[in-house]
Amino acid sequence: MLSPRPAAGTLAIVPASSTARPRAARGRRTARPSGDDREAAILATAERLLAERPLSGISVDDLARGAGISRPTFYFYFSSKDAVLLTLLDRVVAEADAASAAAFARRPADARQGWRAMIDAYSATFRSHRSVTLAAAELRFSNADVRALWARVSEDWVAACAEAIEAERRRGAAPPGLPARDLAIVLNQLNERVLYGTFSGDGPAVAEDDVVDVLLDVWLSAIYRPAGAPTDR
Amino acid sequence: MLSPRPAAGTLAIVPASSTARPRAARGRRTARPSGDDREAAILATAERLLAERPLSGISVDDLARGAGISRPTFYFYFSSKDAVLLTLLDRVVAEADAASAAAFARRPADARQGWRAMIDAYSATFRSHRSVTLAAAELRFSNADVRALWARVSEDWVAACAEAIEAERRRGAAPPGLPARDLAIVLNQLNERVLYGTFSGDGPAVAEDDVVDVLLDVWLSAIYRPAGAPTDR
DNA sequence: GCGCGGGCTCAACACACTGTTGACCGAGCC
DNA sequence: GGCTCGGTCAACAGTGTGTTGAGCCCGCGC
Repeated sequence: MLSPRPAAGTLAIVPASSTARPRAARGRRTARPSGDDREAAILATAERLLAERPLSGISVDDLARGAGISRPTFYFYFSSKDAVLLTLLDRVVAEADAASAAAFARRPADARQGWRAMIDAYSATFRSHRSVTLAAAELRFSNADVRALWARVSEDWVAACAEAIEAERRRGAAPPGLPARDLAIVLNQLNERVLYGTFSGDGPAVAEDDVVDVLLDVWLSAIYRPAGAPTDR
Repeated sequence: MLSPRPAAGTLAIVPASSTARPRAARGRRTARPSGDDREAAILATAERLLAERPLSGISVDDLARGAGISRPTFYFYFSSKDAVLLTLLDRVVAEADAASAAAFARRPADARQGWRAMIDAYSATFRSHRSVTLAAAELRFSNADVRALWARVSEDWVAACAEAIEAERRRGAAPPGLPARDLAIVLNQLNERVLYGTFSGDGPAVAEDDVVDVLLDVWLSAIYRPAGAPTDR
């Protein structure tokens, strides 16, 4: 589900993504294990360090030393510090993608339960990779690859939500209202910001135990709000 | 209601804010005008450059040259690049604060018009200082002062909104539901993220002309949603 | 068993940027 | 006239990034 290199499935981005990897087609499979091990060691080091300080406080040297190699050697495996995070993020995103799709797919009798399952899956995944999530949120501003990856998955989620909203409207369960896509966009952005706030804990934030309930409440009222309530357009 | 700094003027934070300015009490008022002029020149240069590239792409040297001074001289006026942005942000925030407070204060007959005016004021202010807004969003992650400033104003806005929601509930216009504070938090975060998306334009985003309508719709349905709609708690 | 090629490694370098030091200039004040 | 003090900058020290070039080591063909 989330092994990173099948070059297919949810995450075909990685190869194309990072700004010109040095070793385009490396083909490293020469019985010497150290190559993959070191790559994995770098990734593991990154995740470990990220848990204790923000990405900006971690240098390439830290990553290299943590993985037991020198700085130039690091550059053999990754084109930059950012590329490491991109790989990590890619895995998390693929996991969230799979989890929320699964929750979405097995729509229960009550469609509203489906929304809950989806929000829950999404939230649980990012919570369980909190450090990567927070670092990615930070890096989004300065790194075009991260931005692009995030834009792509957001687009997928928005499209799926818009679709689901329209289905609910067609079957008469939800009233007409805002364009489904606009609604889907803002609800997704809502989740993004609220979960970020809860996980990072700075500024006013919703408690971790309540966050799914609160989000769900807003989603449901935005989607199913009876036509009686004025839109004020 | 939500003016944050009774301590004179709109922007009394600046002195206290930045991490230990070198010139604690400068008292520069010696008939030589250049001092203030230069400070203003730095600020103006920053805003100009920010319009064309992100903060991370601007060096202290760029700022100094733009203001016609050398790099060390820059440090006489500001303790760092970040401090410049903090000053800029502080002004924008004070403006947003004043505008939304004003909109809130002159509550019209229809309370819902009050919400619209508030969202509109908030949105218009940040739109008219787009570059500062976007830079601040970026810097929030790496700079504790910016984070603190933002947390403070968010707290004010959240408190004011929670207050208003409770007032609506008391007078029977809005049904009971989520804790007012939680609702206020997520609605504020919603605005923050959605406006950011619209102004920055990356990822799926709501069109600039529609954004206030869309936000308002979500706010109103979350606040006024008739009790009939299930909360699912 | 030997050399040869390529995956892999690192010391050393070139560069960009940050923040600081110390000397200096000129204007007003006594 | 000397003295202080706001203001200014050349030069330095430090920390980070990404690159280069020489070289190691291991498997493989001969």
